[in-house]
Amino acid sequence: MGPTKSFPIPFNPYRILKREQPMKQQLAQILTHVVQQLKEQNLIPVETSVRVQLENTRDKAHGDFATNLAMMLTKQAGMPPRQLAEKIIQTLGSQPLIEKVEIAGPGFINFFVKDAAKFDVVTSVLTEGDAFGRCNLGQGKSVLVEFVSANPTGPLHVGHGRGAAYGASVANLLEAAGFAVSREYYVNDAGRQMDILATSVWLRYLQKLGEQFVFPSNGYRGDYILAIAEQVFERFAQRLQKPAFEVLANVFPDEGQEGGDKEKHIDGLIERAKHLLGSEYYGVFQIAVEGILADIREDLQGFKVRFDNWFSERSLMDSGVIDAALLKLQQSGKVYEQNGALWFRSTDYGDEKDRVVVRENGLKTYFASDIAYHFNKLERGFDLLIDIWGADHHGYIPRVRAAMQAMETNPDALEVLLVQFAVLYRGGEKVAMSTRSGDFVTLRELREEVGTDAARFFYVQRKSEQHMDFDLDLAKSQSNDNPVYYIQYAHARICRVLQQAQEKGLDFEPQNGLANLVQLTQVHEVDLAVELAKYPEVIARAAAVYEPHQIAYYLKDLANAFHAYYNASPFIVEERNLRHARLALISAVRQVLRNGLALLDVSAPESM
RNA sequence: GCGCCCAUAGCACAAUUGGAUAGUGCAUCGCCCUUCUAAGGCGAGGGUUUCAGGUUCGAAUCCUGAUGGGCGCGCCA
Repeated sequence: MGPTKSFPIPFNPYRILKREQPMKQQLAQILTHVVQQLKEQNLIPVETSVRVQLENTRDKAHGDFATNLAMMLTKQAGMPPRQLAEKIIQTLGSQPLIEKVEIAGPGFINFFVKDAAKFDVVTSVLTEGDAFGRCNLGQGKSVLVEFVSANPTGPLHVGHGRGAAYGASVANLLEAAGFAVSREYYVNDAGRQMDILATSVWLRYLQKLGEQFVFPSNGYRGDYILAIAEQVFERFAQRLQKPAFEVLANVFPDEGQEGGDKEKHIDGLIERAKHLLGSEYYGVFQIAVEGILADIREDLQGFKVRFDNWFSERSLMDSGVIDAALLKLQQSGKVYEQNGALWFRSTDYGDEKDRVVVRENGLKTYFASDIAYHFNKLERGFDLLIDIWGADHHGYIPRVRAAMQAMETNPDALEVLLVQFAVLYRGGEKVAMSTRSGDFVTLRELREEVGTDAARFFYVQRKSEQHMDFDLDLAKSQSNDNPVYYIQYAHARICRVLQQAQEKGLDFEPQNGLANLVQLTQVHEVDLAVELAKYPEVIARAAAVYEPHQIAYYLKDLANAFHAYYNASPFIVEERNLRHARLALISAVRQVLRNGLALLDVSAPESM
């Protein structure tokens, strides 16, 4: 058993920076000032340090905002919370935007904001437009978000889909929160898996040309391999054809045969391919990698997931970055030789065991590439590195972190976010998935059947580290069970209303609407304004903890508030000022729906 | 065996990161279209937050243990 693991506290900008909606921010500042005054009044010790917590209430009976300040300071003040709350309220005095203040429960202080003040947000939304909700949490810090990074050995499947949807939304969120974001896909275009791919393609090419042999059980056997084999033929015609007996000469028997082994069999075939094809082998290899990458790119584009950079593992090797990184580890004295292999002493940093970086046969391990890759990321000057991995790779975190520590970089700069696999259900049955057996649902199939909007939304509805059941039938159904339509419908309805007003010859001027917000007095109208005001805060919080699902939930709430309003009162009314005010309000709702959906890369249709 | 993650209504999931009476959608039951899109709205029922302790003004949330599930423990990638 190794020593107790101690990981650095994850980077959490939320603790450092916080941007609140204006009114709430003001109130929080005032409360901070109140704490100072309490010190001056000797009610609490001067050295008391406290972070003022002001939260949106869940229950309207508790007003609009509430603080637990009195309860937090009860010890330092040596006074019961409710009594201290009274002192706080006295110190606070009267405030222009506040209707009333109450002490409730164990000592909460509840603030009731004047309704008129709540509609200020409509003006903010309409003037800021697409920028409404953005903040400067990140202060322009550069972040590299690496995600998907599936091996280019076949099409993406629905497991990758979740990582893609999550990563893309996290990147969007961080961008909205003021980070300078780069989106990157790490391409594992080196190593044995790629050789298996290239060899599989060549073997299919040979079969196409009439060579007779049994396809290796460990080869890649999807239809996409046939398509790539076709490309190889277009490029090389029959020049790469070799007789089957020559291809199989001295190759270890495959699984299923007497004393066979599928791993040894495929390795033997790879060796034959390299031997028989010579330098042409890399031509096949290249076509295979590019063919699959092109497919993946196209697939992700259709899924509205974009990348700024596709980083090649081979480029690391070619540019000598791996050697440089290993040298750096050696210099820090954390590398030793044993049994002919080179080991990294990751146990010094809390890993369970030391890890091989160069094998006995001289080949560098995947881990060596990964060390070099992270080294390279830091060298490119990013302030924060975010890796989004499948949860099955969690055991990998300690060693990567260890490598970063050994290279004397700041290990806090790395944030690994794990995405659990989605378990698919079809017809109430769990869908068995295995890349090997070829029995998997591809992302492309999902997109075509469900649609990109629904799929993207579905994926980010759940917390990423939460196991998730993905009901294909439900996602496929174009019914109201599908929550994405609920939100999109709200947006389309608003567009339709504004269009109708125009068709009826009833004018709408946003400026006039903003000047007449006092006309809005209905409960539904106040509710909507309050909901709108939450949006910037939701973004800041969701970005700080990398949780796009909060956006999804927020949008459902906003859409719900709108639909309720819609059913309760007409917007296109004769009375001019009221009409303008109402249309301004729903225009603001439309804007926020659009902004929020954009963060998830879900479309905001004008009609449905 | 060791390590990491998870457990909330019949089902799928939230819960402002330690706050007040634990919410939302399906599903079930009852209402609302001669109206700007019913892909909508309103209402009802449904809970010992897996269990047992602990920490404190206060726990679904933090700590310990148990139970149940997922994943990981290669000179594979």
